[in-house]
Amino acid sequence: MPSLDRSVLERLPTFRRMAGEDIDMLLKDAHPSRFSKNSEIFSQGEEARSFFLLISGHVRVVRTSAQGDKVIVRHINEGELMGIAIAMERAVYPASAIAIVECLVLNWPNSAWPSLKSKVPGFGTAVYRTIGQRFQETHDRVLEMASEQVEQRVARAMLRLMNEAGRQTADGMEIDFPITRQEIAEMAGTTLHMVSRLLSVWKDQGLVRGARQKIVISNPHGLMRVAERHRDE
Amino acid sequence: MPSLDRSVLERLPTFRRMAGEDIDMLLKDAHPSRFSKNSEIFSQGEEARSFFLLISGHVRVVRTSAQGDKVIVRHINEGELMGIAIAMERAVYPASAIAIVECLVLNWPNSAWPSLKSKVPGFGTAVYRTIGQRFQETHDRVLEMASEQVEQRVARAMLRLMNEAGRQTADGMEIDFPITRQEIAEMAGTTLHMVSRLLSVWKDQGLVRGARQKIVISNPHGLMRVAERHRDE
DNA sequence: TCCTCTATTTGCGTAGACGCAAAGAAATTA
DNA sequence: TAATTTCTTTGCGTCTACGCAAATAGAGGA
Repeated sequence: MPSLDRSVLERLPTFRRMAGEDIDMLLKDAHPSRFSKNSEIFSQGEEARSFFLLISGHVRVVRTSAQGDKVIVRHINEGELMGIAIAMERAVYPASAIAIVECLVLNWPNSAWPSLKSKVPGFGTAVYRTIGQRFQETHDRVLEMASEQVEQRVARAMLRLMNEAGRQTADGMEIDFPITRQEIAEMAGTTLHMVSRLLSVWKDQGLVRGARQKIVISNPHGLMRVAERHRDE
Repeated sequence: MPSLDRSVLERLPTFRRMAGEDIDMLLKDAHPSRFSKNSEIFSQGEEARSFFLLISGHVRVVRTSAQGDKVIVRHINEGELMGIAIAMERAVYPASAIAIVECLVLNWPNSAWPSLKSKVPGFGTAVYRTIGQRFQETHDRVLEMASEQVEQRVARAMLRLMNEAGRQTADGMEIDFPITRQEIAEMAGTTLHMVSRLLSVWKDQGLVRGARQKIVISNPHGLMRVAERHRDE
């Protein structure tokens, strides 16, 4: 029995074009669960048994190397899929997902995937489209890491945060969840020191405002200019 | 009319487990084409009309940024798929593919994808498995670029080349296609100078042998130790 | 065989990014 | 309220990696 209403999915862009019966079919196999702040939704290396849709909250996806180095692969926002290893025939989760704030998640057992894919064709398409977008973003990031300076990378990381989780306030675009300098560093592939220094400079230039675990981008356009500044300009 | 025999596909790991009729069905929609050395098989940003299987030769997949910086995304080897944008609902190719040597390629129009996917189920699975593997590799690379030094990254790039296109010779494992220092730099995200310097050091240590557009890894295990050496060891 | 073009090596100076360290500030707990 | 923890800022010294430049060496064409 679905304990969630159609309307929960109908609001989301991924499902907007789907027929009501199809959404019901999806919900039949899904069950909702709640994750408290800082709890782990799935874990890197763990056998993949489910895939997920984030209904509300924010999730951080983190990949850790054998040497213990970490990168934040992406943030998952309301309405986005995560843990869709099954769609790519992967047996284990390639990264860990952590609830940044209290999260409500819809959860399908992997066993439901084959039938959902064939019976709700729009769903398979949506999943593969998501994979394609993320794959492209990941390639962009490789290129970025290979060719751009720390300053540009951090600026881009901030702009990515803004686009995904920005909320308009009186002071500018505020990131909707708590995030530390260390975590921004793990998005951009640098150290918290560099992030802190850059934020100080940008604060003096009126581009951003910051506080403990908080970022507000007061001048998005100015920050974009920083991100696009090339080595020899 | 397929102008290629079943046996061409049956040799490849991707198709080994498929029924003969399924392979015939695949071949029915495919047509072979030949690409001369340095010619472009598909181009970044171009509308994706086909997907490909490399029958023989070697292909370099390159992604270029707006500023003109390049990275070599991967190399495609015999029996591997490429240009499978359609499987992820992407309208354009996210990178360019260039024949490193004379190549024989099997080519399907994108219009054949939906029916092949449903009628040859093993094919869809193989495609999605390939995507999953490459996605994981790409994430590994982000992590690598974020946390490792140039020396380690170049060592890893060389080992990747060896695993994918290594050929055992008297002197060691030789990369099967011509590759310049500049190109190795584009794999590792550094400059040709750094690559050249590192190769010189490794040559003195008996790890590699090099020549113009040629790399031989004489001591793979030694090179692995270099790749795994962490910052503070 | 000479010439040209492309690839490679190496030196040198510089700056960008990092490590280490210490101090300051904000939140949490006792 | 004080104590503790976590996060942030900033300074300073160092070294890695890069840019620039010039020399060397193959490969292929005329």
